[in-house]
Amino acid sequence: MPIDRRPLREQIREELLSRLDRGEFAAGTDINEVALAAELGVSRTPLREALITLAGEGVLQSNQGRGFRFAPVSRKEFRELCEIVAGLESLALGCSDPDYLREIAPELLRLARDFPDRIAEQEVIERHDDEWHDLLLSGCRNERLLDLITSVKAGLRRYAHLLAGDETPLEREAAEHCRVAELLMSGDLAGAGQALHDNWVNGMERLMSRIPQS
Amino acid sequence: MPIDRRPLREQIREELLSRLDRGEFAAGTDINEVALAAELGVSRTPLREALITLAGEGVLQSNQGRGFRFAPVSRKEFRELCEIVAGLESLALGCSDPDYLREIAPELLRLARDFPDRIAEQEVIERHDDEWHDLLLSGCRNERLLDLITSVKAGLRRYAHLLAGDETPLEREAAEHCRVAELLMSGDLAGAGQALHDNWVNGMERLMSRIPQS
DNA sequence: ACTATGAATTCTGAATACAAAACACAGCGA
DNA sequence: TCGCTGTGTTTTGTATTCAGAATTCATAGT
Repeated sequence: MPIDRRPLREQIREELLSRLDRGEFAAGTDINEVALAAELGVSRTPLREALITLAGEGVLQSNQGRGFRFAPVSRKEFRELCEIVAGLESLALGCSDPDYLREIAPELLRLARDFPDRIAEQEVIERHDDEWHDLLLSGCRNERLLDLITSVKAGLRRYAHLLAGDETPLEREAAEHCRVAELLMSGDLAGAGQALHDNWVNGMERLMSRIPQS
Repeated sequence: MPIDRRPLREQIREELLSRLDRGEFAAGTDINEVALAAELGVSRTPLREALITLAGEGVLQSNQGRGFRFAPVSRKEFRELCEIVAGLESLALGCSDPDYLREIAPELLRLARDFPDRIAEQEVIERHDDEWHDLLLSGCRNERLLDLITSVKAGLRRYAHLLAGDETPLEREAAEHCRVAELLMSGDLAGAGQALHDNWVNGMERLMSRIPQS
């Protein structure tokens, strides 16, 4: 295997996002740069570079002289992010090759039907969901748009651990994914885009109550 | 006047973007950090922080061991960026308060009619256009979306100086703005969003030929 | 003449050092 | 008791230094 030749700041960014998924950082708390750098075993310089990147993605906030903090979560922001991703993903669907979409539709349908049950651990469910969306967007020819979606979704990661729990109506999620796949199979791209948008908005509504009032 | 208390990296970022608007940086050229830092009168640290921010916005590219370079321009990327902004701005319109939009519609119409003529210098035209779009989006309640639009538009700044010239059909631009304003005045929000989208796509098509073939 | 190799140079990536701002807290005075 | 002020500490923001990668250029070999 080729050794990792990416800049440290990127590895640090991913490590921080991965810890965020695991809920290791409480929202709203400030970051102590020296402590975190020591914990990660790197110097402050690449750490700060990673923090600046994350701030650009909205994961962190920065205040002059006061350093970085994890941006507080709020229902308002969660709604805003979901609306944005909903818009961007359906936009991406519109930028995709219809033939390719019809080609992958059966696989999308299969993945949607194989949705893990409520017993599965949260991480498995999330991975499966991400996989489905990644495959769905894999035909998008607008590369900048794909990058943008990835970046905006990073902001949603702060909400991931809040959403863990067995009450999530996975059947609804799976059914909506099936519907998107079926519409794609029938060639109704506009309808699929709308269904995808609705999937995001519905999911947001369902999860909204799990987010603490700002 | 209150003195500027923002971090250096932000001031540097804006200075670089402003120079980009003036066409002082050729696309595709790499950046010499020590030279640029000396020219700006700052050290490499905040300069690199600004460069990393700009790379996150797609203005720059970074390659391991090779530093930063201004991302090359291409018709493909220009189209991609315009498609994204078109989608985001019409999305933002949908997140706006319809009453507020109807309220500002007359001002939007006035601004559109006052569009500077072809004699005006490019900078004046651009500022006027930005002002119009800013006012249009000022009613958007999705703050994250507004930030995102600003960020994506930064990527478009690399194209600004390429688009300078007296051949630009300003009448078309002004007419399309008028149409958006009129639809807003009549309360047709969906129609206005569509017209705004078309405005971006049409503008893109018109300007596409001015961008050198990749 | 052309390619390949290797040393010298240049530049980036990362670590460290320094300066200044924010914070905490004790002492003082109204 | 409350608030202000000044000092000491902590932490960030910026500068500088160091190490290593990439590039350049000269030279040797085919």
